[in-house]
Amino acid sequence: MTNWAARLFARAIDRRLKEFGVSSGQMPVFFALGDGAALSQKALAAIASIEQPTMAATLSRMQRDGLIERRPDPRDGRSQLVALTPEAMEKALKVKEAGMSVNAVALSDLTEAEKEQFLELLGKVITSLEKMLED
Amino acid sequence: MTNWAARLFARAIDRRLKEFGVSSGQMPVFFALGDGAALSQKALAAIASIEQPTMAATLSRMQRDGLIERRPDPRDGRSQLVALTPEAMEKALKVKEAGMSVNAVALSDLTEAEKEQFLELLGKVITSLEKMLED
DNA sequence: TGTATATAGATAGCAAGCTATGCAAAAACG
DNA sequence: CGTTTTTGCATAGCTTGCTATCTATATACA
Repeated sequence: MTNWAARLFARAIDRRLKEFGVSSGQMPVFFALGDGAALSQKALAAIASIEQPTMAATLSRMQRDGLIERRPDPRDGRSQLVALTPEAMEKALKVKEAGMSVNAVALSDLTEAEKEQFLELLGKVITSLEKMLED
Repeated sequence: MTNWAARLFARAIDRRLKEFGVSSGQMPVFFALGDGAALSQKALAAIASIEQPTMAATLSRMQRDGLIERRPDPRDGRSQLVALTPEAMEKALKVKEAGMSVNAVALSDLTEAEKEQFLELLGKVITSLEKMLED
């Protein structure tokens, strides 16, 4: 069921973002860099809770589409700092709005108390699964 | 968060099923055909709530791995009936156990009442998202 | 200081999703 | 009965996720 819900979220978001040339997997990057920050690939992967190669592929596509720039990190020859391009910065607000509005619709049939509890229970489920997987 | 939870579920299941040569995306097929039934690709896709081409690809991999057989439907020249092979039937119990045990761990930090409510709220979220997407 | 270890990214290869589209068989209908 | 529409599946092409492994740079330590 979580898989089903996640796919529905992604589809709903992708529909709204398609006109801006943005897709659901890029959302965490927009959220992390939307204030103009420049972060390493590793930091972005950690924020998005995905593996490094997955973030690398997402960033490649975003670079291909002119959404991000990679600059060498002056303090570490292995690392690069990733930042949104000006064009992407302009889209950042739309991306955030899309995320919030899909969230709102998804939770629209829940009371305030239920929304809170849903997030709390989902958090507990995630914590339990993570604990099981960290061996 | 649903995406995160879904990925953790899949990883946990994949780990347990790897030794049997089965993966998480094949679970719905095992559940649908585990009693020896033979269903069409369309029916399987509907049960799994995925699109037809996705089910087609999953069945291709399962056929490659000797888990299913496709036989022509005598009543419809376009359709094929899919059934588990005897080898897959032997694995069906293990697959069900893996699903149930990962579920149990995921929900282990919730009380009985919370488990019930979590499923109910997740169902409401799915319903709301589906309603939004059906246009 | 020099070697060993740890870390950041890149790359390969796969699974599981999706949309769009094409084809052939079945069903509906004038 | 023939034509049109519907339906089941196949295929192409893409994104997003994973694991495993490689390279090159930093860091630690003998």
